[in-house]
Amino acid sequence: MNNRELADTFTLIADLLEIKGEIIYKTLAYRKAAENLAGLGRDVNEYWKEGKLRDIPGVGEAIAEKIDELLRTGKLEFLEKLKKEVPPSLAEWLKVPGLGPKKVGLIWKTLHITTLAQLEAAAKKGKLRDLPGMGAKSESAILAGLESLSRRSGRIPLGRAWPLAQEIIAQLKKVKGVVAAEPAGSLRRMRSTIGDLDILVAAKDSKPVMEAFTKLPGVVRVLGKGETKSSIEFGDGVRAQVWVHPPEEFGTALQYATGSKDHNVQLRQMALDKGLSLSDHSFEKTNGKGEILCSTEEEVYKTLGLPWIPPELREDRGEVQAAKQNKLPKLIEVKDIKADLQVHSTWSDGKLSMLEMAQAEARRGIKVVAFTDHSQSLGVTGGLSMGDHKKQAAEIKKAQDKLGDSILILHATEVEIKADGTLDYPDKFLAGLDLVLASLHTSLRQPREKVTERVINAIRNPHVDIIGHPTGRLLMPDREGADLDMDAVLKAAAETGVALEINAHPARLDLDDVYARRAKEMGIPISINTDAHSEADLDMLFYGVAIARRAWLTKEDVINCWSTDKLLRWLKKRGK
DNA sequence: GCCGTTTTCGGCCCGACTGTTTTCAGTCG
Repeated sequence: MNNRELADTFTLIADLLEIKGEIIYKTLAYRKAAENLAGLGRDVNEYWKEGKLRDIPGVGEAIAEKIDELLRTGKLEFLEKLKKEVPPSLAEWLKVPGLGPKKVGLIWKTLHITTLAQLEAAAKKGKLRDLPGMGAKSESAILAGLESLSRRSGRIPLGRAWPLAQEIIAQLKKVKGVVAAEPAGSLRRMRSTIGDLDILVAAKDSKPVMEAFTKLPGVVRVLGKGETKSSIEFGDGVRAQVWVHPPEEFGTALQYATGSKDHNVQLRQMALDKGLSLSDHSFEKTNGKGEILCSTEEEVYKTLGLPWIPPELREDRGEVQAAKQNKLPKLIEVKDIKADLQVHSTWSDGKLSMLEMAQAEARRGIKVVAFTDHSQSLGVTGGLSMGDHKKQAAEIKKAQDKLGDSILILHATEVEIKADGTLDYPDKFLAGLDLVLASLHTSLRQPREKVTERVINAIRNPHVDIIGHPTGRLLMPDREGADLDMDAVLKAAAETGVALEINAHPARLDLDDVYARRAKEMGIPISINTDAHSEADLDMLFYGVAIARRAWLTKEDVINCWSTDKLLRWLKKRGK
C-alpha cells in the first residue's frame, strides 16, 4: 500500500465515522492523518521499516497500529467492521454539495437507502421533504447537488483555475467602489490543483460586487449570496466564491482567506500568545477593548512579529518556524530563469521552427534554449532518427548565426525511456549531444518495480543530464503518473547528480512541490522547463516557478538560473 | 484520535449563510 492508498483508507474511515455520528474530533484526527500521509513526500513504508510511524504528524498510537496492520496484511479489521455498520457507498453521498454527515445519516437511517441512484429517486418522489429538519427546498437542493456532482470532475487543475480567476477578477475590478480584487485560497498558494476558486475583494459597499459576481457570464447556479460572502457555480461544475471586506480590513481578510487552514491555526495561536485574537476582520485584544486593523498582509505578519510569508509557503510545513528565526528562503522568481532546457520545434511536434522559437525565448529574456525534440520511437510526435539529428544540427548552426549572441541554442533531445528500460538512442550517439533529457511517455502502467527500474536506468546513464516530467502524470486530462518508488528515484538522482525537472506546463506540473522539496533537501539539482510546443506555452513558465516556490526553492537550486558558463561547465562535467 | 514552554486531561477555529424554524441545526470553507 502506498501513501495515497493509506490516505484514502483513513479518509473513508473518517467519512463513515462521521455519518455514524462519532464525535467530530475523532473524525478530524483521521482526516488530519490522511492529509499528512498524502503530503508526506516519503514512502510510508520507510517509516514503517524504521519503526517510526509515529514520527508522522497526526499519527498516534491508534493510527500507527492501523497503518501497521494495513501494511502487513493489506486489510484492516476495524474498517471491515465499520463497513458492516455504515454502508461504504454512503461516503459518496458526502460529495453531494449541500449534503453533510447529519443529513446523510438521517436519510439513510429513515429511508434505508444507500446508493446515489436511490437517493436521487427518493428526492424525485418527494420522499425527503417530510424528514425532520428538511423541506421542499432542501430536497431540490439535493437534486441540484446531485446534478452538479455529475458535472464536476474532482479538483480543478491550476492551469484552468488561474486564467478563469483572472477573468473574474478583471470583471469585479470594473465594479464601482472596488479598491482591490485578489485570488485567495489554494489558488493564491498556487497548488497544482484547486478545489473552489476563492476571490477576495476590497470595497466599502459589497452589494454591487455581489450583484456583478452572481451575474457573471456562464453562471448556472447561485449557491449563496450574502453581505460578505457569495458563491456561484459555472456550467462545467467549477465553483467560485467571493468575500468582500472593507479596504481597512483587507490585510486580515486576505491572510485569512488565503490559508492554509493549518497555517492560520499557527498564526492564531501566536496571536493568542500576544493577547490578541486574530480573525478575518482584525486583531482583537483579548483582555479588554481595542482592535488592530490591517489593510495589508504585511501588517498582519508584522503585528505577530514575523516577516511576510509568501503564500506558496503557507502550508504548515515549517514556514512559521522559519519566519520566526528569520530563515525564510529567498524564493525563486520568473525573472531568475535564464535557460529553457525542454523546448520543441517543428522537427518533432512543435508549432514553430527553431529560429522562431529561439527568437520568442530571447524576447522573454532567455539566454539559453535547448531543443529537445522527441526521439525516434515516439512515432506520433514525429520523433527524430539519428540521421535527422545531423540535419537538425545544420539548421541549428544556421539559426545560431542569425541569432548572434542574443541566445544560445543547445542541440539536445528528449530521449524516450523505452518500455524495456533502455534509451531510444545508443550511448555513443547521446554522448555527441549538448544536453540529454530523458522522459517516460509510454508503458506508464507497468508494475512499480519495473517502471522504477526504467527511470533509475536512465538516471544512471552517464549521458543523461535531466529527467523530464519524472512521474509522467497529467492534470489535463487527469492521468495518474507512473507508480514510481520515489525514494529510490531520488536516491539515485542524488548519487549521480542528474537534475530532475519541474515541468512548467500546467497540464503536467511534474515534479510536484512535495517531491521537489525533498529533492532540494537531498541536494539534487532541479530544472524548470516550459516543455513549450508553441509560443504561448512559453508564458506558462510561471506555473513551474510557482511549484518551485512551493518547494522552497531558491535560484541557486535551479540549474536554469545559473550563468551560461556555469550551466555549460555543469553539462560538460556530466560527460558531454 | 492526537497532542503538549498552558503536557497526561481537556482542548481541538469559528463565522457566514441557508433553510426550517420561532431560536437553531447543518453545511461550508
